[in-house]
Amino acid sequence: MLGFRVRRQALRHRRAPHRIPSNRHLPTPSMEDYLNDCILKALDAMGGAPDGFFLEFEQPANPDHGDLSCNAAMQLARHFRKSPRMIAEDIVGHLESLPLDASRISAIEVAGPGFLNFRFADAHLSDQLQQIIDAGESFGKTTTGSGKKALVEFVSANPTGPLTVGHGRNAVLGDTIANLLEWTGYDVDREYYFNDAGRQMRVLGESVRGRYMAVVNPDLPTKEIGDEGHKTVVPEPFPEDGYLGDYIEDIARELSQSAGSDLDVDGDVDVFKKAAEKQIFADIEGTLKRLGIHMDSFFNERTLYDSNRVWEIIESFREKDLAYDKDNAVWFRTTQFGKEQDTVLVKSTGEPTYRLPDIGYHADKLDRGYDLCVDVFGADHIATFPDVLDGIRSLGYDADKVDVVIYQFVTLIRGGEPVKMSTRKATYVTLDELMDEVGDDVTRYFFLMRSSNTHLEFDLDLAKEASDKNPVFYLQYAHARICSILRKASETGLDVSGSANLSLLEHPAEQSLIKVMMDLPDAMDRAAASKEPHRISNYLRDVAVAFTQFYGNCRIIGEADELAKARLQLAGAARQILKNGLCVLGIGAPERM
RNA sequence: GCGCUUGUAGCUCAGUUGGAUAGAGCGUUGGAUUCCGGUUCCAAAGGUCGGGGGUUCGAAUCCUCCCAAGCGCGCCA
Repeated sequence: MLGFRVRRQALRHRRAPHRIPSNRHLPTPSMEDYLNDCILKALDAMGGAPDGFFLEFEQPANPDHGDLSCNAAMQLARHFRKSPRMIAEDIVGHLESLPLDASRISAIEVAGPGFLNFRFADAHLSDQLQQIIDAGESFGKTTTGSGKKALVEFVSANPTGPLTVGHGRNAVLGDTIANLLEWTGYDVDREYYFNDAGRQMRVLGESVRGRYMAVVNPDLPTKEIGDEGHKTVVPEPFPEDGYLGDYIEDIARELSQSAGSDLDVDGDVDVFKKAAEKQIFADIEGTLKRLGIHMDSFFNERTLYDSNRVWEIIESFREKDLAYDKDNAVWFRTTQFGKEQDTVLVKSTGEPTYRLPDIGYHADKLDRGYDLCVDVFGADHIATFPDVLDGIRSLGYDADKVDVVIYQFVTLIRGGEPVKMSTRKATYVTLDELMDEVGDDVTRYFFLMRSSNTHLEFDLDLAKEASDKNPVFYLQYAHARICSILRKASETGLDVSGSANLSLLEHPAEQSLIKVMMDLPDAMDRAAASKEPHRISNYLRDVAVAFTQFYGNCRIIGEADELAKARLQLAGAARQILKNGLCVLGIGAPERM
């Protein structure tokens, strides 16, 4: 049954690509592959499994159930017309007569309704630990995305003001997803998409001009705008729906210093718009840099018009009868894709809505040869991005290459109460202010600790607390503590770097620590495949917990030399795991705190 | 009204893509410990997984119908 194995691989590839064993970079075949082969041999001896059947393995949540578990007997109950437990016993019988490699598997049990539970041999654990140590800072990297190019588009805030807390979640999510893709082998680019030509930007220019006029002429009359209960005094020429943030005034003041007081305030607002854009972008880039984020490219929506791309798309839609004229506008037949209404692509003014350039932009990305395009959007885009996907699909592109990550909004909590924020009233909290208050690492971590599609409650009081109630502190502290142990050990004359007899690590706390550490590559693959960075922060907490338990149970300095050296290696490996994980999250791994 | 998302312990949230007795942190209660780095460890209590029905060996997870919350439903982006 040689073809069986091949078919299984193909099936797994199609149905669950993220479950492909990720540790192919390791020299020996993974435990899963090994057991897979063995069980298939056993099943062949029992008469063979049905077509299309493939084995599934999982790590039991309960350690009493062993290290790896297989549910084949239950799935094959109907096929063999026997009870799952009997099938399981048969498989075990055949496995024992193979026999299994005792240096890898120490025990097999049949448990519960018919699970096959495998327990790893100690030698396997020390072998794994050695591999972690050898791989060092590249442990956790996988080859899942090797040879593929990915583009992560995120932030993409139009340059109308400083980044806010909401943008922060977007920025940190996008950057970390990009990191995850890099760790899993992709060649990744980070891109920022913006539009500096629309109405928003015109209002921005007018807002700056209004402030500028007041700066150069202090006697300019003023007026009040805003909602009842939240009036703001602004210069007379200030637009009714203008931007009220203080930064507008700063830009106006700088403009008056650099360009003098004679700028033409009656003509085009372009001068003011340009000045604002330049300064705001500088501000945004500064904020991103502080978060450790570097964009590879900034994509201006305007280039899609310059290249005529958007009009070509309209023509292509017309040919397919997906676009038509009505009321002087061009409509997209979104009802064809299950929407309630058609949507406008080009307004009666001749100006496209954002949807059209968005389709063009995604087509452009795919033209650039990316195998995967990740978009990070706020929840307010939730209903609109399907139109874009339908659009590019209609143009003949593979929309499955586009993966949209939606995140829900962020609420800041201070003293147990939500902090009220409104962009319009300029009462929002900027990302810089948030980082000033709680620190850069904490900011990144808090944005990453929860699944992106649930509301995030950002507890400022907890974030500022430097105790183990604060999960970031707990992780960084574990790392710093290991560094301290390593320093101290080398002071007392222990050989920190040399090799050690790792088979001395027999304590349960040592073994469970090794088992958790072995999971890093798999955790990376899962987090990358699902675009869920919070899996890594949860994983790291498990590592830190396992380390703390080891630390509480096993002494290092003061033990017999050989054991001390082995434990030092283990501690050093745990430090490396924490460091690699924190690196993916973009958070510092301090050696001292 | 329609669409998407969410609903799990007192609170904030995980839950390995359908697995075994549903987990963690905080909070509460009780106990041990004071050591390589600020303490840490152990235990207890706490749950109709929003509710009903269905699918199967097996459901927090998939399907369906209700209930509730958030977001969106513009020739704004």
